[in-house]
Amino acid sequence: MKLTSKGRYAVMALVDLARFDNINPVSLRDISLRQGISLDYLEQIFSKLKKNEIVKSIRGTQGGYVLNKNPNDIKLTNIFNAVDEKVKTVQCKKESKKGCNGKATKCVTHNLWDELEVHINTFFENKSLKDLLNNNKETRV
Amino acid sequence: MKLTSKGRYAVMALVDLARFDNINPVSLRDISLRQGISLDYLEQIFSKLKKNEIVKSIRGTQGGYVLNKNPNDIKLTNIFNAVDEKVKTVQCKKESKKGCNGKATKCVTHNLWDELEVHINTFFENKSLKDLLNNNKETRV
DNA sequence: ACATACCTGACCAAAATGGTCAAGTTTAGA
DNA sequence: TCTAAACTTGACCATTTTGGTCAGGTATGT
Repeated sequence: MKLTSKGRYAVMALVDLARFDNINPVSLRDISLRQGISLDYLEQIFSKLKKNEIVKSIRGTQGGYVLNKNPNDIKLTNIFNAVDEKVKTVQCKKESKKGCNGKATKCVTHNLWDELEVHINTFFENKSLKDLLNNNKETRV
Repeated sequence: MKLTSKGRYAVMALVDLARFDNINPVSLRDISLRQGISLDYLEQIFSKLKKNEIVKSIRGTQGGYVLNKNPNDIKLTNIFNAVDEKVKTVQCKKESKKGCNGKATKCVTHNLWDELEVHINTFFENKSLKDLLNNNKETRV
């Protein structure tokens, strides 16, 4: 089990954005330079963030992206969903009447993965972008 | 983020084993048939479980595997470690003095992934094989 | 008009995943 | 002692995912 860099980058970029969008839109180029993430890759990520209404885009010179919501209302869940970073544990069909593995019972570990999914998602639902902003201030090296 | 099937299979196989090893060693062939996991793949997995002293092997006819510990003492952490199913969230070097990305500060989300790792590992440390056995009895379809 | 910045989609190399295959060794039991 | 069951080891491999790059656009402020 691992976290993919798409999810990590999305969060990093949004934290960066949140810290600089008070005055002007923030260009991906700036985020790219500050965070060390490829510009082309960032564009893919922000395309998804935009579709999910987490950010707004402003085209043209001096354009860029701005947050579309209050940092307090942007939960990690939202971000991860937007970039398809899903917590995927249960492979068996949830609604299937036959249970997993085509047998008459649930596979012996079915409930476990269900629980784990809930456990992790709870963590993501309770963390907002704002939490990260505060946290970051405290922990500069 | 997703769980790989190696980790899932390991847990499924051990639950199966724990339910049948009262009398005789359990052959991988039986586990393979009951759980629908490829025999060859199971062998790879059990080789690792054995190295980590979670199971013992008994060779020869009527041989098989048995648990090497009390189900209550086999935590999910142990199983996942054994089969290299790691929770890997932080990509940045933990001890690096320079921080992440070669910059002078930790990357803005460093602490977040650290927290998440702890959160998930706590879940795994608190679940033993025995918990799964009990749980399974209750939830047959 | 032109530079800046978003936008879109095709493409790709490398690694991880989820196995298979082959060729053993060991041991219980007939 | 022979043999079949079962563990053991390691090479191999196809597919998918990951983590991007590249090549074009389009929109818009100045």
